[in-house]
Amino acid sequence: MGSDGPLSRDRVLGAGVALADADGLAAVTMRGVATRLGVEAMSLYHYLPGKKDELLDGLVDVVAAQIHAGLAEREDPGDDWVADVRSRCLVARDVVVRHPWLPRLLGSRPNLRPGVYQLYDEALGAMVRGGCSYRLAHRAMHALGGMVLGFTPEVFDPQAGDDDVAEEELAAMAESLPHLTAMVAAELHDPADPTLGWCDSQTEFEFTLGLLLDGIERARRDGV
Amino acid sequence: MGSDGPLSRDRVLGAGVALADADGLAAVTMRGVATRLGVEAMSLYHYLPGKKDELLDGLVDVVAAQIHAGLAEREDPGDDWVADVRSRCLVARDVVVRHPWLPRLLGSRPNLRPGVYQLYDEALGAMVRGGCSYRLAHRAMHALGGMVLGFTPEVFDPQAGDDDVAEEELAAMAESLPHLTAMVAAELHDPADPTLGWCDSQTEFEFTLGLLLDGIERARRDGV
DNA sequence: ATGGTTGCCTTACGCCGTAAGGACGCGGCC
DNA sequence: GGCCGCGTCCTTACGGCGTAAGGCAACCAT
Repeated sequence: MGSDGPLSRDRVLGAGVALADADGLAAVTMRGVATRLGVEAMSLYHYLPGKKDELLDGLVDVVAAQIHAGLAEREDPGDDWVADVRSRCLVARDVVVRHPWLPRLLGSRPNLRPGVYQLYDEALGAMVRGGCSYRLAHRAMHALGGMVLGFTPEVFDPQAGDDDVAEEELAAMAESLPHLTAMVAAELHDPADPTLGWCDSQTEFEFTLGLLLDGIERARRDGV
Repeated sequence: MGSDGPLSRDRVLGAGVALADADGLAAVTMRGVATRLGVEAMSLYHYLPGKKDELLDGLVDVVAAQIHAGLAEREDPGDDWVADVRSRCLVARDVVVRHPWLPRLLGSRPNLRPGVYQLYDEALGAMVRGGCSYRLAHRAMHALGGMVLGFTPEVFDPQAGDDDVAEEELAAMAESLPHLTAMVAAELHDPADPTLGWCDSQTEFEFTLGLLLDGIERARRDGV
């Protein structure tokens, strides 16, 4: 197995991604990744002080970076926000298809990674620039994110616990995620509908369901 | 813990569902379920000869039965196919919300269960009766199924291996799943578009993406 | 009564994540 | 040069997991 060169965090994560691609997420074990690097399991802990969670988070980071790279290579969509968002979804899907374990991995992680937050923030920015209200963009994010990633994470879970850490995190996010923070602020200050929390997933669900059913019925009337 | 009465397959599955609801899917271990029943792990194998896979499949069956029960309680939607399919989705979602581990569980299983196939078949029947072509209904199934279950399984995976078993299974399914089998037949005989397999997930994806983006843009034009 | 069957348990094995600490080499410092 | 510290990797060990193999007591039909 590839045993040349010194170990490094990146080499460990690369081996993890390769292993997941080849043999599935279940094959990504400390011992398995280590073997692929010609090394013993415990050696990995030097580069992953956060233990296996950090390995899994690292896999998400690697894939998120691939999506960012794909987005950077797109041609300029001009000011057609629909084309922009569509191509964003297609780029993300291309990467997810190459790493089919990503949805399950994302669904099993307790937190979203910063790189994933950024993907959401950029897409949200594209919608808002295109004239979508924060409310509409919020619902669109749930609908589209759910389709691309295979599920819909609660982007801003109150997250329970670690209040001090959460404060700092939110402050740091406000800088790098301007649209998401603006959206949260806008939705929180707008008591328009009787949602349970600021993010009423039942309402989101029914919105997406309505979009799909309307579109299907329209397609039926237009003859397949 | 509930230690009265004799063990049974249903009691084991019930304990598994309760454990998953309470402590999450990761807590559903042979030892954990057994403990909840006041029994040792190996005792469960008497009622689950298929080992842990059969336990997990059983959890899916229990939830699918709950969805079927919810569907049976609906009031007659008449001949409005959109209302019918909408209420089907809402019933399924209600059950999934009560058992939030279901999407991840379904995504980790290699095969779909008969009870889940039936749910798809019934929804498909409602659409076809409503005038949808098989092609449109097929795409609608992907779009709606993905939203409700949190992901889109390949309903008719060639499934690789066990060819003899697959033959029998398909024959058995043809009886209980008339609409699904008809749809597969219709799509296979219709070489209308250059799909890779009979079920081109890229085309499905772009169809759903188009529906959502069209709907969102329409909502934007109509003012939030 | 007796022998098989049923229902549950005991033991044991090889996976897993990981806590604790040991071995080795390479740099700087006296 | 001699020494030390530290970075890098390994050994050992523990408890939890799924489960193979087999034991044992109760029951039922003969």
